[in-house]
Amino acid sequence: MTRPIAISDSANLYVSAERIFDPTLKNVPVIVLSNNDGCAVARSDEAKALGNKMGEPLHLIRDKVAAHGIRVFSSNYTLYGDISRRVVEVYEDYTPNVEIYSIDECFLDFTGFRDRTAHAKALRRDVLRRVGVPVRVGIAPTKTLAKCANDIAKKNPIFAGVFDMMDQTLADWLLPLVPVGDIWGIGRKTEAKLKDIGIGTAAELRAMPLRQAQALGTVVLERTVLELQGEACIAFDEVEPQRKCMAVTRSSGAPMTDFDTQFQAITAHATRAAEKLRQHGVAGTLTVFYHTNRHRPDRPQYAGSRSTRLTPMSSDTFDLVAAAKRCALAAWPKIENASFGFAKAGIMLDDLLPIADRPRTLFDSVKPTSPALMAALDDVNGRFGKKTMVIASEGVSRSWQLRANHRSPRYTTRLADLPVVR
DNA sequence: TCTGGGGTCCTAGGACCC
DNA sequence: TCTGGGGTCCTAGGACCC
Repeated sequence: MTRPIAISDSANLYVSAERIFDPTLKNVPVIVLSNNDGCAVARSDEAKALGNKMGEPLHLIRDKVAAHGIRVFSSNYTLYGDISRRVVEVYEDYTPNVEIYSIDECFLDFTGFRDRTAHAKALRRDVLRRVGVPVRVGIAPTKTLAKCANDIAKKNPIFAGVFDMMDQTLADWLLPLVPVGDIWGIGRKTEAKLKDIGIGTAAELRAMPLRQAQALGTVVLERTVLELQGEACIAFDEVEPQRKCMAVTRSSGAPMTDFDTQFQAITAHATRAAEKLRQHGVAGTLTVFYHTNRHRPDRPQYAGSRSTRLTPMSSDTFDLVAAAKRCALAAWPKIENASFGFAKAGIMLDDLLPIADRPRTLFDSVKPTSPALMAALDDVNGRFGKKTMVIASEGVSRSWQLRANHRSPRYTTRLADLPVVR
């Protein structure tokens, strides 16, 4: 028996979140930028209609922004994360099983609802009323088909944001109209390979022999074919699986040329990584990397990267920063008289485990004060604001800090950012 | 000249996703 | 001048073992 799976996604979430608190943004073109104000990562429908592309660098569209009065925002992840959490809360009132897939998408178990479309429409209305974000819902027997249904709901206003494709004849009718590259799991490379052998639509991919699919695109493509046929291969995961790795990486606002500045950024990234890590467990491997601006091949290029084991496994900020320093020093260029402008640096953590599962070493040297110290650190920074207390090697100049020239207030998470009504 | 067979584990890199 | 960040899964190939 096939279970109906719904996927609900928030329309242009970052833009929708900005619009909740600023009504002047309604019906006008809005784009939200990536970190460092680099590229457009979210666009309102009006901005899409003006031809603004996902990932387009801001500096290439300045004229268009000025000509059309496009409203531009730096990304405000604190706000978007909080809005996303509120949307999920509404979903949880509409089904007992919610799988959070990304910041703007959730799979919802729709098993047992008699009128799925009516249920989804009620959910839509409720999210809009309680949070203020428009969502679209696709329903089908597998996740891949649900993503297709969601896409159909998104592109055809006639369906009013909800499309139920549980009915096989509906799928037979619509899949010939879906370009193969629009299918979840088919990226640019696979799309090209499929087109080479004459497969251009979802219906044609659905009819592909399994062995051929496996040969052309590994078991991943084989699963996609089965999913299109209505056989669920990608499980519904209500419980969040244990994280395997984690990264904190940033471009810098200005090129970093000396080790101290570079290490200030790395200290900040390692500190943030440790904070995040403490929500998930401990890490076994830490990697530091940094590289010059790859968009400027005319300048000297250098990319350095080093990894180290964390023994014992740890989530202690001091352990991570110390390990990061060893790696950062080891990766530093040993070239005489060369000067590099580093544009990006990052920390990656691998081999994550829940704290209870960490292997104990014979001479387990976990500092007995560490958990209390880290709890105090998190508490201070939670109560008095991020970076109230930092490690000294993070420095105070912050010349490497990223640009965010168009940031909106953290309306829902910072009292000080609430608009004052006079 | 002749030089086994089969298994596991790890890692780097590719592809994809949002 | 100015080009994001953070994940997962799979495979091939090398190292190593018996």
